[in-house]
Amino acid sequence: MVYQDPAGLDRLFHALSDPTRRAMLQALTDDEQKIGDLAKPFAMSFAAASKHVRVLEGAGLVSRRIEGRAHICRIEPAPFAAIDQWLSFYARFWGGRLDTLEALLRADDIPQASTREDKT
Amino acid sequence: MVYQDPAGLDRLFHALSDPTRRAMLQALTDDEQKIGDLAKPFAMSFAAASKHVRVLEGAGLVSRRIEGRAHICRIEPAPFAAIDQWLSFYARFWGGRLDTLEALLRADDIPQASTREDKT
DNA sequence: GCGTTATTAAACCATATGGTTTATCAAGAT
DNA sequence: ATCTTGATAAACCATATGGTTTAATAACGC
Repeated sequence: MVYQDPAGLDRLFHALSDPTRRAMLQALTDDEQKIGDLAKPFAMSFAAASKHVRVLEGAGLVSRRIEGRAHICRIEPAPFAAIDQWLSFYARFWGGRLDTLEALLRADDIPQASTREDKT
Repeated sequence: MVYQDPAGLDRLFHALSDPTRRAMLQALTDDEQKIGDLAKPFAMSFAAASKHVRVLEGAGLVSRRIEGRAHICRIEPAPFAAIDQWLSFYARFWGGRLDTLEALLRADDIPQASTREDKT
């Protein structure tokens, strides 16, 4: 249950660890974008930006559709769900909204109630 | 208020992009651990594992308290909240936390495709 | 003190990463 | 056909990353 491919998470978190790529993602929340449009805001070569897009694609965060000479990118929702799922495991530590229900969910798996309580 | 240091997210996501470090984090959900204990499960030198801990520390995911000659590590909740906050921006269009939770809740009964996407 | 245990520091190495520049290729426009 | 546009590919470079090994440091047991 709730299995997550480790290499997938590697690629996913790595893709998100770069500010250029996160900014591109954010730009894509507005609408689909040509790679050229994605590249424009950044002070780097087109080729460099294109490589960033490829990393996002490799992580599943972005899909590409070719229309004539333009490559049109779209944000893909699934990886966000994967992150959320990963995060939910830790929800009990920081009091995320899932906290209560998550505790319910894993009630069977937990051998004994944790006495840990983080406040920091 | 909802501002997130970009460099912080860089370090955070980068720290999470390594399977060894994620495994260490998970080990820390059980209880605090000495660095030596954190290192043991991995087929790498103690020094290498120690460096991984330092990366986790640098990302704020782990704090360290020195007790005699042992360095005792503890998971820190704040960065998880930061990720959740980052994620929440995208929840707007991919369905968000509650959908994921519902899918999890139904996972036992309904074998339908949930928010899963892994198996790449 | 002396040896052992827990950890960091330093030097080093191979590979990955993020960037560049210079081709190269395909598709529109004229 | 030719020129321009949108994008990739390839070669290259500097630095970062993840790992090693060998000191070095500090605390505990004897």
